[in-house]
Amino acid sequence: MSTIKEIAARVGVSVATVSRALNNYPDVSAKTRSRILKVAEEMRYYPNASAQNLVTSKTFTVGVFFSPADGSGLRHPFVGHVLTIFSAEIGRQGYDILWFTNRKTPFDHYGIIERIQHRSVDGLLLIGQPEGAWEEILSADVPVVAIDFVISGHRVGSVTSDNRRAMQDLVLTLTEQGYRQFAYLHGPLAVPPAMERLQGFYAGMAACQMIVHPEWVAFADFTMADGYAATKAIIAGPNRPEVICCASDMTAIGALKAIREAGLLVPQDISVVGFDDVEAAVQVFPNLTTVRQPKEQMGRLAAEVLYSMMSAPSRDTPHHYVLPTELIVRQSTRSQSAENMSRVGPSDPMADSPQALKFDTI
Amino acid sequence: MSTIKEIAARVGVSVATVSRALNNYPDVSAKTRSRILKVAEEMRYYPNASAQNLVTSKTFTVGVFFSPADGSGLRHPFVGHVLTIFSAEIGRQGYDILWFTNRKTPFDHYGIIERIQHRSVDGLLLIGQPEGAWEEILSADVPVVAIDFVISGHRVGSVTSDNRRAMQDLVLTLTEQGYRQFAYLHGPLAVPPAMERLQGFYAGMAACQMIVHPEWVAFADFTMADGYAATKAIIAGPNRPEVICCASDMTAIGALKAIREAGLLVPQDISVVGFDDVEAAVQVFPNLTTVRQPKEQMGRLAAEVLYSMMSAPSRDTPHHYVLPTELIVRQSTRSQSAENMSRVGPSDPMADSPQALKFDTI
DNA sequence: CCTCAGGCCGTAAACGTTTTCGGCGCGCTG
DNA sequence: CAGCGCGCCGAAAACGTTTACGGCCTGAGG
Repeated sequence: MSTIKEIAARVGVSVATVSRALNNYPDVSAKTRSRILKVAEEMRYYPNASAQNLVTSKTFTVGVFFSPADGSGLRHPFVGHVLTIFSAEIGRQGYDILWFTNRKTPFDHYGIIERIQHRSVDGLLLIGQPEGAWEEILSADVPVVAIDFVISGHRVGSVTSDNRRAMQDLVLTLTEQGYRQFAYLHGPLAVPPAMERLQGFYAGMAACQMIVHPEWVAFADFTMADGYAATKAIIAGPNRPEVICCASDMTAIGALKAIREAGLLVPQDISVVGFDDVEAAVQVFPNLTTVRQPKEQMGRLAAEVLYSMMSAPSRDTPHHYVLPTELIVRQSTRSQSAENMSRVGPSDPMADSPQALKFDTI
Repeated sequence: MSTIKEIAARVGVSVATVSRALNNYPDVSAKTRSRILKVAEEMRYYPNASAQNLVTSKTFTVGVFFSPADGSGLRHPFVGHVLTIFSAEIGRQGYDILWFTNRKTPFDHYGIIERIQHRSVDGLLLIGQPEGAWEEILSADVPVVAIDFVISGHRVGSVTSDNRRAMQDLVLTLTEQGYRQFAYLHGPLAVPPAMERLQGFYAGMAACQMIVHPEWVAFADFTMADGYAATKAIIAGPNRPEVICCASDMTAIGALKAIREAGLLVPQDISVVGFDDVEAAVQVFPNLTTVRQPKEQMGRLAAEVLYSMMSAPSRDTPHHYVLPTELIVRQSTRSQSAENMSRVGPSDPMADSPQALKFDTI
């Protein structure tokens, strides 16, 4: 409410001096500085961010978009978790976060880059976005950090899990444990991690020289309801997979329900493994075997690389982190021993299925 | 990047005319307007929000704070859900959302109202905040809407569930069904809905002339882990409640796990009821009986009242909605029939417990 | 032909800062 | 005593808009 001008008038100095005092410039005497600070304090002065931005072209604001989709947006626990970490980390550098609401209505004539420029954010966070067309964002010429997928360009960093590798290793491990019949529930393929995990799945299957049954790889949004529906369809078929791998813990939790309702047991009849290791993974029954993403680390690193780009605007050394994951085996998967795997033999009941996919066909 | 001045120079008019054309003012001829619009288009012009804000003192931004606590912040599904709705609704009015990061560090010397004024948001959304001291926010003199708790003041609206009533009705209903031994897991009492629900619980117990066993009312943050720990402690005791009422579905899901691990069955041995009706309620086993909050409606209404306050700044008729809830009975609670309630008799094993609470002692 | 209304547009102030440039006055050195 | 440096501060421009005010010009009515 009160301005720098009012302070100046009251102290009897010029606005320039007030500004200098407030910003800890050296060339103002100790006594006038203290007088100014006292008056500013008692007038409850706070600078106007818009005015500051206008002249310094710095907003101390980083923008973020969310997908409106339930499975990929704010409502997914993974997103909420790393976002919380990111917020705390970037907050301690003095930044706030501008959440660009999605405009579905023809209210505004602005596109996405226009809105970025309009608000003149100092940086941009990309997370959980299936919207595609993110390349156009690079034309906005603002530092960008992407979580969970990598885009390259000028002043663009990223931090992701090694999704492909994680999934590939998972099927190797599972194969070693005797699993042969795999189902896979992938997420929306427009979102990069979903695609990478699917590719990892195919790669793993190929490496083990195993056959992918196309009717067992199905789409399920990163959502419990979708996971439920998809596995319900799968286990209604003539044959059943031994394990259902899911691209998200949410999907896996839905799968658990479908299996349970069918009167089957996890992991005795069907195993389930998820992805992310969300908080709920240890709460459901049976506890989810899952591949853990380092969520805290991802949030922290993202804040770090974005901050470094924002504070050193000209330097062009973006960082790209791809972090290792960790397989957390819990109860939804059978243990190492193979004695109760007797049903699985070398004779694959669907081995000659003509639709069988190899990895390179994808 | 390009400014109004450049457009003016290129078209050969003054900046005032450009501004008028861009803002659809009537007093500019059709031909100059179309010329201006065309040039603006091809120069990829977008106005600078800071400059606009400086002169109009309107930012088209609503601020929101989140609790850093896991149970009450962004990571709670309830918060994420209504926030998503709110965002979409307020977004269609042209607003974006400024997420004030919490500064735990001594980085900035600004308090909370200072930061609000600094950013000069047009409105404020309060949700899931246990931070107390929200009264001071009213001194910021900005329209405020609170979700899930009611604060009163000038230009302050609110939308909440009828928490007290909901919980009271719940124990009445449960009592009618034969339940006698109640446990209650309240949330952090600093957050209003937790307190209201607790009061409703006591009121219901009092109305039914039932005894509250103090060792069965325990604190649990709105989190699964806390619900697990709290019920684990409760069922380890010498006696066991028949039903555990939880102030949140998260807590209830944790309770489910603790009961399961103790080798007990839900609802045969112990019933569980939650609050919120989050997405996971129908995914866990057994499906949660819970009292549903009208999340979509809450998000929509909050956006509505905030928008009306922001667009009619002077009018002083804040709206306070308190919405009815709905009891959704599913599997975690026994059905109407009382034949299997034989264990519950008029003789209360703890009836003479000296620590027994009445409602008015709280 | 004169006047007046009204459509269209330009000038300039204003919003609240930051920052450059320069100036005053003091003390020190030669 | 002259000159110089330096600490401290003010004047003013600049950032990109909006908007009040006033002026010109055209056309219509008397």
